[in-house]
This record gives sequence, C-alpha cells and structure tokens, in this order.
Amino acid sequence: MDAKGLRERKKHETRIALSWAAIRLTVERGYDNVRIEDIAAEAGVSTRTFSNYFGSKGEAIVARHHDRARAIAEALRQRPESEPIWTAVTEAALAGFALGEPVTEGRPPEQSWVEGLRLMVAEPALQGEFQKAGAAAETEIALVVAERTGTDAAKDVYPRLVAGVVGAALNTVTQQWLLADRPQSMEELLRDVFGRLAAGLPEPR
Amino acid sequence: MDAKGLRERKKHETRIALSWAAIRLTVERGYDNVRIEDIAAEAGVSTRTFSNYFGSKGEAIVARHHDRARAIAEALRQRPESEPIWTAVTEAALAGFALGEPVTEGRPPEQSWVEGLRLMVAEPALQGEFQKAGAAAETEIALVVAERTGTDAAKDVYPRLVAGVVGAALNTVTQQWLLADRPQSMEELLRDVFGRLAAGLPEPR
DNA sequence: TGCAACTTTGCAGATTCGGCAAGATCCGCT
DNA sequence: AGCGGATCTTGCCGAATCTGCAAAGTTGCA
Repeated sequence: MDAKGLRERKKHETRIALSWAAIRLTVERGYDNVRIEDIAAEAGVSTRTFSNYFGSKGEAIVARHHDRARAIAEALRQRPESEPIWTAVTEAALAGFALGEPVTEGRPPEQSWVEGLRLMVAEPALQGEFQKAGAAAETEIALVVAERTGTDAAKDVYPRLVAGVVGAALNTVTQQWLLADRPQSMEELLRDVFGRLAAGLPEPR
Repeated sequence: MDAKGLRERKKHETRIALSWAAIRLTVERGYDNVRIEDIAAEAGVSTRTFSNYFGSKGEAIVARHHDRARAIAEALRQRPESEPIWTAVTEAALAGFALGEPVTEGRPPEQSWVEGLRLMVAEPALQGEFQKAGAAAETEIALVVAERTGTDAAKDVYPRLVAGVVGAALNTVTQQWLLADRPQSMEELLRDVFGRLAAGLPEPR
C-alpha cells in the first residue's frame, strides 16, 4: 500500500492534512468563514501548494468522501465473481465504511461535531462537490459491474444503472446515518437499503 | 402559469435568455472559452445582473436541466394516488421530458450541436452542477413519495431512497440517450429502465 | 557524491464573487 | 391618471480564487 518512497508518502500526507484541515475548519466555523489561506496554514504549506493538490475549497473538503467511495468500488472488484451482485455490493460497501473516519477513530463523535457536520453537508456549495465525488466512484463501479455481468459499460444501460442506484443508496444511507435522532448501525442501514433495492423497492406497508 | 405581471415575465425571460446564452456559447466554444461577460452581453444585460440570477457560469448552464427535473417532480405530484409508484414515476418522467428542449423544438438536432452537448456534459466542472440540480429535484420527489406512501421524508429511509434511485435512473437515461450511436426513443428508454428497477435490477441474461 | 526528476513556493495577471447605493421600472391603490 | 413602495438593474470596488511561470529546495538512484 505504502511501499513507495518517502516522496510519495509525504505527498499523501500533505493531501490528507489539507483535506482534514479543510473539514475541521469548515465544521468549526462554517463554509464561508474559511479561506484557503487558513487551510494551507493549518496544514503547514503555502496557499499555492494547496492549489497544487485541490482545485477548490470544496474539492479539499470532499476528498475523504471521494477516497472512501473509490475504496468501495475497489472492494467490489475484489469480491468473488460467483457472488450475487447485491450481496457483493453490500459487503463492499460495508468494507468501505469500515475504514472509518479519522474522526470516529476511537471515541464516539461529539455533539457539536455532528452538528457541524450536518451544517457542512447541508452547504449548497458542497452539494455538487459531494455528488461529483460520488459520480467518479460510480464510473468505476459501472466498470466492475460490467465485468461481472459480461455487459458493456459504454453501450448497455445495465451497469451504469446499477452503479447509479448504488451511489444513490450510499447517499441515502449516509444521510440517514447523519440525520437519525439516535445513531443507527451502518451495517443495519446498508442491509436494509440494499435489501429493498433487490426486492424492487416495494411500497412499505 | 404566466398569469403574473409583466415584471415576473421579464424576469423569467431574462433568466431563460441567460441560461440559453450560456448553453449555446458553451456548446460552441467550450466551457472555459466562455466568460460571464460574454453570456451577459449575449443576453443583453450587465455582468452584475448575471450574478443576480446565477451564482456561477455552471449554474446558468444547468438551469434548464434543473427546471426540467423539477417539472418531473411536479408532474409526479399530479399523478393519481391510486397508481402504483413505478407507473406514476414513469409517466411523470415522460411528461417532463416531453416539454422538450427549445433546441429540439421542431427540426432534429444537428450533428455539431449534439457533439457540443456531449463535450459540455463531459466537462468536469459541470458534473457537480448537474448532480446538484438533480439533488434539488430529488428532495421534492422524496416529499411527494412520502405523501403517497404515508411515510415521513425526514425519518423514513424509503422516500429518500426512491427519490435517489429515480434521480439515478434519469441520469442514466439522459446519458444513454446522449451517447447512443443511434438515437433511441426516450419513452422506450424510460420504460426499460424503470421496469428493471421495479424488478429489483436482475442481472441481464 | 552528483545529476535528473519532482515538489514547493512566491509573484503577477485574469476572473469571479458579493455588498452597496443610485437610478429605473413596475405594481397596487386611490 | 398619479403616487408611494417594492423590486430590478447597474456600475464600482475590494476580497478571494485560479493558473502559468521560474526560482529554490528535496528526493531518488546510479
């Protein structure tokens, strides 16, 4: 994973530091009260370097979300071919979320933090950014699904449709997890949601 | 629909003109060869006025897409309660797309135009914007679905999940329609996709 | 150790964003 | 008609962002 030289490691660390600083400051102060200058300072680099890593504030904030989404795509690629598609997707998502946020590492999230997170994801300027990150992952998921099912991601509707639906499901799960009054288990949520999808989303009784 | 005064009509017209100019120029020259100044000039207003209508170039370009998505949500609201959810959604989508782009009004789209469109939707800077527009519509769709099924869009997963899936389906259909070698009927595409969803997205044989 | 490749950084120019206040236009009511 | 208030447009301006470019500092490898 990190077998490469010092150079790459440092680069990766800078990227994480920048993204992390961007998130933390945004959660604390709110989106428009954070300038790129602040983020760069927090990560100990110049503003110009920030631009070398991310094209915008939003990109930096969403970077971790982006990485996780791609991790899920990668996890899906590793699932055995014989597995039914929905099982594979569910397990891959579980694996992706299991990586855990560096925030959540250890103690449960604090009230004020969750509050800030909610504000952050509600920020209109970031909505598009989150979606874009999801879209990038969907492209990869579509490729994997195409492989598994012997379809063509460029021509057949199926793989892209599945990928899009998976993305929507992940969004919904994340949203629910964040908005629920009482914290729910991610696993429970994922199994519930993908179960419904596999059943054709019947109307709840 | 347009019963309101001259003021509102003009405002609406300006909005359309700006969005339309933004799209046309982008298709012709490419995204970064269009400045807000150009768009404003094309629509006959000042750059400052542009900012009063849209927060960014991307927003202006996506505005029509945005309107159509909301039209679908509105159409869904009008469908009879007794109708099965997937039937209602399919019909609503059909109605929304039937409005037709002002481009397509009349003659079939020209080759160069479609080509430009493809480039435009492929523009990374716009991806997020399109998705954001879709997300806004999804929120409305979730509300309608919640009403129909007696669920709570704020607490239950179901309505948001359905809305997200519908959004994904519309994206996929649009994509397919735009990318297909030979133009396919929108109706055919929509019925195919929603049919698969209702069946739980079984793997194609 | 020494050179090639890569990264960071400061700087400058182009562009965008948003507040503010003046002027123009429209709406509703008398 | 005519008037007052509400709304829209616009120019001006400063803050912030984005990018290319070249110099300076690091790292990888023979």
